Amino acid sequence: MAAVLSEGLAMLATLLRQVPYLSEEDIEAFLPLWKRLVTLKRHDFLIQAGQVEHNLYFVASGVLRIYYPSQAEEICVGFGYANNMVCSFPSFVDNRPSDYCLQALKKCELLAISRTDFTDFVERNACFARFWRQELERVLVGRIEREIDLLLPEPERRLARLLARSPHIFQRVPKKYIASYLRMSPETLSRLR
Amino acid sequence: MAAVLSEGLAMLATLLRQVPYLSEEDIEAFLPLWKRLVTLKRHDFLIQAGQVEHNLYFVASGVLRIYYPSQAEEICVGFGYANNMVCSFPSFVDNRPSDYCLQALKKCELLAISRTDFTDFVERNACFARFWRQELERVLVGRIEREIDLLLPEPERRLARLLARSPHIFQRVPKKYIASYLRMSPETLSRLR
DNA sequence: GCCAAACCTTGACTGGAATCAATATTTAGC
DNA sequence: GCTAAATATTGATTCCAGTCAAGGTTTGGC
Repeated sequence: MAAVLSEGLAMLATLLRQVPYLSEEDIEAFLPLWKRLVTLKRHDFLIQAGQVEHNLYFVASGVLRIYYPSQAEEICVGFGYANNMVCSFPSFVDNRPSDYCLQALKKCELLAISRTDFTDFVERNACFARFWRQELERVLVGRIEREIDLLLPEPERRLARLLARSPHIFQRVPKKYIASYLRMSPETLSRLR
Repeated sequence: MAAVLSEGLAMLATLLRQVPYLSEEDIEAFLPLWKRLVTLKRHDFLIQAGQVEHNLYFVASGVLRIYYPSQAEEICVGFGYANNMVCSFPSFVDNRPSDYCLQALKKCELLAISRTDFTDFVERNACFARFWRQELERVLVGRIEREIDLLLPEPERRLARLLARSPHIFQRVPKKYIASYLRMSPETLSRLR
């Protein structure tokens, strides 16, 4: 167990060391804040709608889906992969109940840092503030591109854009979730291939 | 002309003074960086697809639409109102040609700050770095909520969510652009009312 | 490795939004 | 305020993607 935690921390450290303006001291100060290891079995929930998201997570292994449970349907709005951070972002930022569910699609191992530990650190460390700002910019740009995908009227073009941008998804995630993510039925996605 | 510029700066200052942790000195240092006044007539472009976005804009008056010119269609992805900042964000952040057009829907007056002036200032001023980070978080949360709007299969529910969140749009923007923003035809929007 | 469950594919049918078209209304600009 | 242009509405029709249903395939878990 402790081995998994330190393995995850090593992955996170490797990622942070690629950011040129983050010093080794900063990174060493940051890593211990990731105190908790979360292990999920397939179909376990990291968070359910209605709960407040108190943590940011780093995915050490596994895949998750993020979905919006609307009436009967479940609308898939994204996925979480190894080496990425995930959380129910609006809930995490505004400290309010989540509209979203995060569910493991296979066995997952995640590191957790609490909101307070994270925001305190970012407020105090200018380099990490810059890092987080650039992460937010990167994610925001991604969301804006994604919006085009969703606005295209033809299922075919929506699929083509996803294939161009994230072909790896199709190897890792059941097609029915991808179909939902592309706002089409699984049957339509199947017929397009 | 100079009067309009200082009027715009006064609007911007009023907005910034509402952020508790921004000192008057910081604000006074920031404002002079908004050097340029841009005036647009109806249907003029602030930026066209293919151009690089070198500025961030503050809308002093008027309304703009942001759209993606895809093949024949024009897909509306957002609007810019008075007292808000706008730009072709992916282009501004990554210094690459814009995929989007920003067009005035009526006479607009905007203040402009260059990317370099803006980013230099934010890198040097920790309080403004915090402000910008929180702006990014706020905008990102908005985009995530918007994504649900787009994923809902029923035009009726998409419209209902927009009416709940931004009823003011319907007073300021031609319906045909709102229809595009809601990914439905103008006829469908008309029939829903 | 085996079994059961989950997932995917294919076909037939249906419904709802897009399109086309014509008229009415609003708005911009002189 | 007037005129032309832009926008909005309403109706008739079409067509594309959703639904339903059945069979086939893959995958997870013991």
